[in-house]
Amino acid sequence: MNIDKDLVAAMATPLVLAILMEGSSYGYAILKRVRELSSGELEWTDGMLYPLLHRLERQGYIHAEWGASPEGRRRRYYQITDAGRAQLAEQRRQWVTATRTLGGLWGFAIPATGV
Amino acid sequence: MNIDKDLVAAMATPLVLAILMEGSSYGYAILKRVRELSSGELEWTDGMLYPLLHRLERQGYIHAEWGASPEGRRRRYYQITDAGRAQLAEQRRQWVTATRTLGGLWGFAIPATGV
DNA sequence: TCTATGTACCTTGCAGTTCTAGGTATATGA
DNA sequence: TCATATACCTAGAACTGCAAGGTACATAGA
Repeated sequence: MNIDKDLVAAMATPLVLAILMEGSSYGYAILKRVRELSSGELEWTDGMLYPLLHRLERQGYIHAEWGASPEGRRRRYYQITDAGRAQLAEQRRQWVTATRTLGGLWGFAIPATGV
Repeated sequence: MNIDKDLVAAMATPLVLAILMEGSSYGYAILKRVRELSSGELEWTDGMLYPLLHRLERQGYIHAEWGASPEGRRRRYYQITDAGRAQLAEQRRQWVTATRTLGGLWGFAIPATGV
C-alpha cells in the first residue's frame, strides 16, 4: 500500500508516544512494533526514527537512559513523561477532530463513545 | 484549538478534493468552506491554498478555468477530474488505515460498515 | 469622494525540516 | 570467517511550505 509522506509525518509522533504508553522501549524494538501495528504498511527506517526520538526527548515528551539487552548489547531505553502523556492526549484530540472533518465529507464517523 | 502542522499538511489534499466532490468551486470559497467544515479550527491562509491548487492542477487531479462572479469579478473555478476522484479514494483508504493503526492504540475504531 | 472592508487571485524567498546514505559495533550461527 | 540480526548514531543535500507582500475591484458608509 505505502502511506503518503504527509500522513506518515502526521502519525509519527503520536505513534511513538502511544507505543511508549505500552511500556518503556528502545529504538530497534519500536521500529519492529510500528511494522507490526501497521501490518507492514509503515516502513520506517532507523534513520528516520532516531532523530525523531532525539527530538521528542529534547521536547521533554520522553526520557532516555542507557541499559543493556540480556546478551549485553547496549540499548537506549525510552519512557514517556507526563508532558508526553499530555501531548499524546492533545494529538489524539486533534486526530479525532481531523477525522471528524474529513469523515463528514467521506461518510464515516468515529463513534462518540470512543472519544 | 489549532491543529498541528503535520496533520494540517496530511489533510490538505483530501480536504480540497472532497470539497470539489460537492461541486466545482474557487479559491476564496474553498477557504471559507474549510473554515466552516472544521468549525473554525482549521485556519488556512490563501497563501497556502493557491499553491496547493496549482499543484493539484499540475498533478491532473483538478481542472481549472476562468469564470466570473455575478458582480463581474474574475474567478478561477476548479473541478475534480477522474484522476482526482481516484486519488481521493486512495487517500481515504490511507486515512482509514492510519486511523485504524492509531485507533488500535487509542481505543477507538472506525466502524467497519463505514469503510 | 474618501476610506474601510470584503472579495479574489498570485508569487517569491528563505527558514525550516527531512531522510538518505553512510558509519560504528557486537552477538550468533552456519 | 562470513552473513545476518541486533543496536545506535549523524551530516548535509534536497526539498518544501508558507508568511509576507503584491495587485485589483466592488460596495457601503461617512
